[in-house]
Amino acid sequence: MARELETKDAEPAAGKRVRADAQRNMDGLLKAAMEVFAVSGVDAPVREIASKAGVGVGTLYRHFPQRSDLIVAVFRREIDACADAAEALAAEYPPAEALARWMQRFVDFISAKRGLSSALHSGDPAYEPLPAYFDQRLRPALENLLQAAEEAGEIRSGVDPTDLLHAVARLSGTGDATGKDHARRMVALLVDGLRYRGDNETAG
Amino acid sequence: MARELETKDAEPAAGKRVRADAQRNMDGLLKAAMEVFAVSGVDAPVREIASKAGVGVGTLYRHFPQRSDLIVAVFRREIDACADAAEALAAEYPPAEALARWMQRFVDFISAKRGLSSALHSGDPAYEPLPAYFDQRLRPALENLLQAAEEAGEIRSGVDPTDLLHAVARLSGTGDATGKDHARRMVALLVDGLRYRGDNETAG
DNA sequence: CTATATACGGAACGATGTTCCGTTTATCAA
DNA sequence: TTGATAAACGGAACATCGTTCCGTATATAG
Repeated sequence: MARELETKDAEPAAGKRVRADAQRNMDGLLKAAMEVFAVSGVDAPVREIASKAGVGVGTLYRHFPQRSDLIVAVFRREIDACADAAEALAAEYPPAEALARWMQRFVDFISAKRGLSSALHSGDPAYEPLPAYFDQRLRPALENLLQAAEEAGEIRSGVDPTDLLHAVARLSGTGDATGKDHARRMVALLVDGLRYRGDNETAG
Repeated sequence: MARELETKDAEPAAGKRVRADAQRNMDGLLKAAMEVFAVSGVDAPVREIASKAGVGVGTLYRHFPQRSDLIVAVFRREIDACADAAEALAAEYPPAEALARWMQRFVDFISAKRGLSSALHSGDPAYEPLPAYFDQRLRPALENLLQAAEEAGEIRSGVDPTDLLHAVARLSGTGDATGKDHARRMVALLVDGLRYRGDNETAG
């Protein structure tokens, strides 16, 4: 899998020829970042990543001018996989259950990447492309699930997918070990809220 | 109101006599911090607060060794007010509605303090006393509301107040201007989730 | 093999949190 | 009133971090 990452992940070849050392360093940075992110979260010091990759910080900034560029590059495959999971679940389960399951799938992903949630909502311009990519890949996936469940009459209508995506991402931002379970419970509650239809309906 | 803060807020007099300049600087720091927090959020630079108060950073650290000590001191009155609001709402509305309204009250509070939400969940040891004070004041308030609504059969049982408190705080962490509305919607959804009782109940 | 565009590395800068200690001063007792 | 002294003050100093910049090294084309 690391093999594939080295050869295919970074720019299949965009017009100009890429210098071999540049490609090598790029791959090394991705690999190092993946490892560092896994143990220290996405807020890990830049120098740590650069040194683990055996390059200077200048090289890191050359390839990833924005911190979020590195994050997106590292997690792109997983984000895409999460988006793709929506279709699979929709094919296998009734609409509302597919929705509920995908939500948990999303929780699993975000919970596993410490600091990703805060980064997503920090508002820091350095992280701008990050929400953008989430919106591009994940929002349509959720939108389809929502629409199907709405049309089946299993959940209320008028729910904004972006709203939900942000909410779940926020709930999944974790620190301690029990954070993931907490997030799962609260997201499940949110889904039940979508299903609720009472006289005193609070939201909608 | 600033008057009251100066005379009553900071340690009514604990055993030893407090030097007048110390008390004065303490009050000045609280006032400065309140203003700075309001415009720059709770992550504002320490130096900014110290200089606005006309003291050195050493003085700030002497009075508030942990950053969260300053935050708690500044917001203590508002936190207490939020906790007290629970009783008032419980007396005026049916259990579940009192619960829903208090949740929104809590959203208003957290949304107004930029960065407070992240600080609460950062896991940073420097912020440790902050969740502690929230737990001490707000959790019992919510616990009462939940219990009343449970006993009235208006919501499901078995919901952990701490879970909910954390969840709402997370949802209320905002950056942009529309953040508060988003939080209100999502929290309302969460409350509806508490009310939902279906065959496919997801959480509980 | 040489020229040159490209990439590299890390020193340097500015911002920040935190500590430390020489200096100042409020308080109290004589 | 006046000195002694414990307490508090202030800000320099240190460590860490993100980010920029530019002299140096080198991969590649011809």
